[in-house]
Amino acid sequence: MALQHDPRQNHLLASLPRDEYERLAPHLERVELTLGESLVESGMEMRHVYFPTDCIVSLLCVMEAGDSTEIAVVGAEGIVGISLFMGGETTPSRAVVQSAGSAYRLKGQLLKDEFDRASALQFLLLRYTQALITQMAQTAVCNRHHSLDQQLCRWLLLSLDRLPTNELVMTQELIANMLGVRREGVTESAGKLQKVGLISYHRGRIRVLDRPGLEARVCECYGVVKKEYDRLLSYQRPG
Amino acid sequence: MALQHDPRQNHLLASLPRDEYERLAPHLERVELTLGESLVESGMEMRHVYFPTDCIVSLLCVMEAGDSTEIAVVGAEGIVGISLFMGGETTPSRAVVQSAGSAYRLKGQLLKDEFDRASALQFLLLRYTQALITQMAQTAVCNRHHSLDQQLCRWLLLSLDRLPTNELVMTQELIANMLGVRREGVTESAGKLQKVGLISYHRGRIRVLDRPGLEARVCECYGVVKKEYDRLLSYQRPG
DNA sequence: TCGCTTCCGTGCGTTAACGTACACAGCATG
DNA sequence: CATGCTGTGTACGTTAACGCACGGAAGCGA
Repeated sequence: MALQHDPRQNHLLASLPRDEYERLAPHLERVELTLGESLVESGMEMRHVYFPTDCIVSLLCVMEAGDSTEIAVVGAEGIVGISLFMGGETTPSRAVVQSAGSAYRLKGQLLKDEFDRASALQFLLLRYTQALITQMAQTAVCNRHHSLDQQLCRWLLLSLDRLPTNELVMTQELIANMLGVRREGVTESAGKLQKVGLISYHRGRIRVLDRPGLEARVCECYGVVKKEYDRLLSYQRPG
Repeated sequence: MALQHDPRQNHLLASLPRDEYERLAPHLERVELTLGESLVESGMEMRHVYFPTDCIVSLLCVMEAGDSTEIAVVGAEGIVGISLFMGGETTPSRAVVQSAGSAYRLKGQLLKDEFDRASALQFLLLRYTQALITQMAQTAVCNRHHSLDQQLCRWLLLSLDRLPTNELVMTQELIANMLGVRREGVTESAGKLQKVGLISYHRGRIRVLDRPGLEARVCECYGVVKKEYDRLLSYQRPG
């Protein structure tokens, strides 16, 4: 690989026309994000937006009592901090690094300026937000109607789509936090998947062995979300 | 009342500066919406956006099997059809009239043109969308963590906030569809609320008798959403 | 008045997920 | 090697919601 680290590993940045990208590029600052790190706290103003390149960030809704639910997941296809350009400045949800890796961040004001030029960036970010909305809606309906088994499959596949490898570093405890269920429930569901040979895991490392097998088990929610992302963000991996 | 029907009963339209409003006003077409009518079908392109004035519209996510869940509710504070200006044209969800009344509709292209002027309308619509996102996120977490009793309270209050009266025309069957639960479950929960004198209902008419009582029972989700709407859409009722 | 439909009440067995408790294994540290 | 922590397995009673079935009451039209 010629360029080990390139902001354009993020699909939104990669989709920008050259001139727009070059206006932003000097201000993009590479950051290493570690597992569990929080990028956005509920209700806190944020200084930056983040363009993930090879990490995954979960958007969590946290209740007073402490229990939480993941409402969406963001990888290289997206951006963390949409409320900056949507106009609210803050959100009542958290953004937590679910898989360590790097991202490029940009000062909020710079993003806003570019956004307000009615630029290609604006077009991209709005479409991305629309895709994100679909993911959130589907998460809501999935929470309601589908079994933990299916939700775990959905979660694994959504994560896998955002990773270069087939291995995720993630304890069952953390997965339970994401899905908003008990740790024991995850143990049981993951145990089933392991038993039939779809995954294997060991102390916080999950390897997906049979992706088609997962896809056969997952509920329709995964497909709906994926289809909508593909439709809205027709991203072509750079040659 | 001098003007029985005025587009500015919709808060977004009312918040526009005069010149912008007057550009749109000639193209606003008043429509009467009836209970159960569908404004947007999953995946279908829409010609218009709708600005409710005294009706309520539910955004539903419908599964293949037919079961559904409401992911957000829109009244005079909002607009139906955000995907038109967000850029996707379609959404995988439905928009169904939950309480009959009137709305003003506008051809999609006209809205888009105005939106793309980087106008006050754009600013308002984006902030509104941000509020809507919060509602969806909170719905997802509520689906996960809270009892049907609490969810029913939340639903009643969200609906009530969008109605001029304290009476809603809505069968338990329909409420169950919205919440994505069994009809019998709603019967039971509503029965409890009736027993303690918070509501009374009879064949598809629900009267809220004790609003503070509902607020005392509801989960935090209602408050989070309401607060965020107030923050993002600081609307002043016209004198 | 009869018949039909809509809407609501209720009961009962089933199930998925919950809360709790505890046991054990891997791994690091002293 | 003893200790302790983290991650996982398992078991058991509890509960909220489910699916199904039926009954009854209110309202509407013929």
